[in-house]
Amino acid sequence: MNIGEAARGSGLSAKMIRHYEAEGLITPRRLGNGYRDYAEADLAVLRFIRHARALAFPLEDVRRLLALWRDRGRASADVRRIALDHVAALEAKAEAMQAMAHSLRHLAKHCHGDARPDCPILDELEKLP
Amino acid sequence: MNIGEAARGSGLSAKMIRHYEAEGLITPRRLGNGYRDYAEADLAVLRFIRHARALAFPLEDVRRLLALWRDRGRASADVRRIALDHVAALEAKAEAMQAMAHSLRHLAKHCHGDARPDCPILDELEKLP
DNA sequence: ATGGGGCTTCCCATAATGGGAAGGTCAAGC
DNA sequence: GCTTGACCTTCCCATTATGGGAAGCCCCAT
Repeated sequence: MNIGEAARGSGLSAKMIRHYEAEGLITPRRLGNGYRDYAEADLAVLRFIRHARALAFPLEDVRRLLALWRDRGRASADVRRIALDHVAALEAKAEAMQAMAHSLRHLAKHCHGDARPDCPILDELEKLP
Repeated sequence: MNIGEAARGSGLSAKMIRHYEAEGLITPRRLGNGYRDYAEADLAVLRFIRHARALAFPLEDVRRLLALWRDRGRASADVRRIALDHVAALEAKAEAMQAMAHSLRHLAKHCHGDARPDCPILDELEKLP
């Protein structure tokens, strides 16, 4: 299966499949003409990567998760730790963003939002410290 | 005031101050020796940028907010729209992240997290579609 | 054999930030 | 006057994940 089929079969772009290969996440066979050749097992790896990326795991985590996935003797505790660390990172970022959103919404609520120039949003950005 | 003082006075790094200049957000005077020379008004601009960045406004938004800030004839509605669009973007991202965090937390809850290999997290990543 | 579509590699761009090198400048102390 | 250390300048590179695009090779169908 060449890279175009692998892309359609995995839901990833050919561009990203090559990138994941450059990052060492997958190493397809090469045909005599230089074309990449993907087996069904490779397709499963690509889908795994897509699912992991859909959950926003950084590639470094994906690399470790793939290693554990392939390791029949893995401890589920290792997988769990990676996942929970990632959850903590996600929640921290999400909360930071929502805090910013709340502040701004509050400021915007007190902004007339008309043709007049005075605006508490700008007042806040202008503040001293 | 040279860039080091401006950095200490604004809470930004000298590196970023130069970057904001390259992006056209601020253009300090230059001394004969090539050194940048910041006036008090420049310092206010730098602080404005820091506050806006602390609320995660992208530099493009900061550029527009700065223009409005300087424009005595601005309409507060313009400021408000920029802010509320940004709030919407922040909330969308935050919600997406929290949805991922929730999924993963749910999966992790059903993972033994011990020495055994079976793990619903990997099962999920391995799933077909 | 020719054309179209697919494949290859390589370079570039994104957004915001930092690290670091090579070299010029200034001020203090001797 | 000279050295030293702190500061300044520009330029290049790296980060993360993704995509755009060029130049050139390959394969298959007409």
